[in-house]
Amino acid sequence: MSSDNQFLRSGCPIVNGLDIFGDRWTLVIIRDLVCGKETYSELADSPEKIPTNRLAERLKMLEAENMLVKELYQSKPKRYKYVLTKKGRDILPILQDIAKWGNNYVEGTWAPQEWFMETV
Amino acid sequence: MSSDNQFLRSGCPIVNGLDIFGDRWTLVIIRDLVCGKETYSELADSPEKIPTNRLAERLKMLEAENMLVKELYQSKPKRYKYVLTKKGRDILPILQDIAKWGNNYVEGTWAPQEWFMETV
DNA sequence: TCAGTGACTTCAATTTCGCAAGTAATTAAG
DNA sequence: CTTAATTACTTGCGAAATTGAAGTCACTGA
Repeated sequence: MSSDNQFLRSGCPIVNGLDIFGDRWTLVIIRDLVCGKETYSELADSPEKIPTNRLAERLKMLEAENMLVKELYQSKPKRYKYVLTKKGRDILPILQDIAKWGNNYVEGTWAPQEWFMETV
Repeated sequence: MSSDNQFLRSGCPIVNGLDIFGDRWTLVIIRDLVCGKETYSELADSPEKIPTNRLAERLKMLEAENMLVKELYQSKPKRYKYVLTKKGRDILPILQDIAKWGNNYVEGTWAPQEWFMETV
């Protein structure tokens, strides 16, 4: 009986969340998808200017984690849009709380659009 | 007039939150402080086994960001405990939401103690 | 005097990251 | 028919960050 652990670091739900989206770019991508962006180039166009290799890599990871699905919206040439699943959309409350914290404690940060913070 | 930006990446409150605590270890440290840990060795003892150089560096950063203060609790030898400020304690809702997401979507994760999830 | 403890620091070996440039498929323009 | 543009990536490389292990320093207690 091997003591192989199904978890990377521990069974803590916080740690396991962070091991999926707790990096420099993943929540930025999800923010943009929640806000209506759909294509690769729309996502690449954020004010934060994510490097394209990082964007491609994170999108693959999010797809592998079933946080989003790729949907063909044009066949010649093949073009896909990225659509959040419920698992991905359920990140929204986390984004809202981070945005609230950021607005409270980091001076000069933008106020998100009203609909984004709704029900918080 | 230089166009020097006060922000690392953008004025987005989410991005600016992440630029403080959106790394592999910071929220794990805050989790443990919220849960009652106070000293360096208590923090180093987590199941995730944070490398000690990382722990020291993140504690210095959190102090510089006024997320916590170092309090002397013994003078020979000098020993400090780490205490969250309001700015640091206000991370709790974010931790609660991540924990909820983790429990919902990562199979086998621990259920946090009841008090931790209170009022969520 | 000497092992032990708490709180770090230092260092070498990866790993990850960001930037720039390149590629592939296809459409549009001349 | 040839060339330029567009979208969506991929490749390569140096720089920066992370890890794990070991070392340091100030005491304390036996």
